[in-house]
Amino acid sequence: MDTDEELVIDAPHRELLDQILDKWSLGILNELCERPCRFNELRRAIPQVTQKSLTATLRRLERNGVIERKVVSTRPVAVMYLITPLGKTLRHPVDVLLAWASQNMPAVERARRDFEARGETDGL
Amino acid sequence: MDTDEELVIDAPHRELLDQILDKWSLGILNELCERPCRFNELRRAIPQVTQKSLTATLRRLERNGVIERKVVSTRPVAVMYLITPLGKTLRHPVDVLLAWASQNMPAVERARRDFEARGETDGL
DNA sequence: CCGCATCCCTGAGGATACTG
DNA sequence: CAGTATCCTCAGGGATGCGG
Repeated sequence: MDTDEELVIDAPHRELLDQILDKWSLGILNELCERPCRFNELRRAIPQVTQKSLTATLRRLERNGVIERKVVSTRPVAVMYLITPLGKTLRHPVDVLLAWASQNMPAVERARRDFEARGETDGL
Repeated sequence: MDTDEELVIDAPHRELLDQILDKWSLGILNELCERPCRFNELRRAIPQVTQKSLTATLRRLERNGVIERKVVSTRPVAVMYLITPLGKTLRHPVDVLLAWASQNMPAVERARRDFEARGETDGL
């Protein structure tokens, strides 16, 4: 469909970040950093996620090599998800990001209130 | 038990990161870190973005206080977008993230190939 | 217990046309 | 020049049911 496209900033990087920083990934990664988890353990740990989204996110993370999926062929099949060494290296960047968010949340909220309040003075 | 801080990912943080790390924000932020830009300058700098998405992203970034919108009431109205001090503090976290992406892209691509290759043999 | 398949709905985002 | 308004598409993700 698309031929050679002009890359804006870092198209591959953008794509990778999209896959890793999406809605549920951070929570899952965070959970798996603590301990390996089974599918339903993750569901319990992150109650808001649906089965479908959880499966999709886990697959995506596995595909990108940040988590590993281990099938244990016991009686009712058990599946373990664990963080990989590559996945562990994500902790620092994510931590820095979350630290920024924590630290600047007040400023952001102030900006948001300012923005709403200013809504009228902005003529155009 | 170790004493290191647990990453907390609550809804407000997630939402904030979603608003700031979305499809076009990084590119725009990057551009505005270099120099203040006008609307069409940004369009030219990031050719893939449509007016609608650009407008929406700029509004979102402005609302969150990371950029500022300055209207100059000259003859044909001019609008300047500039990074705020708060916006500048985003550079480091984003930089760390991009550095991670750069550094680990090869590993990720390897993992992806592994994943695809494993998909056939596994027959799942 | 794990997770794939299906239907359905919402909303982000692209294309296009039109104003101040 | 800097948007707003309208239409349309399509992927994300909730709900439910089935299969290994």
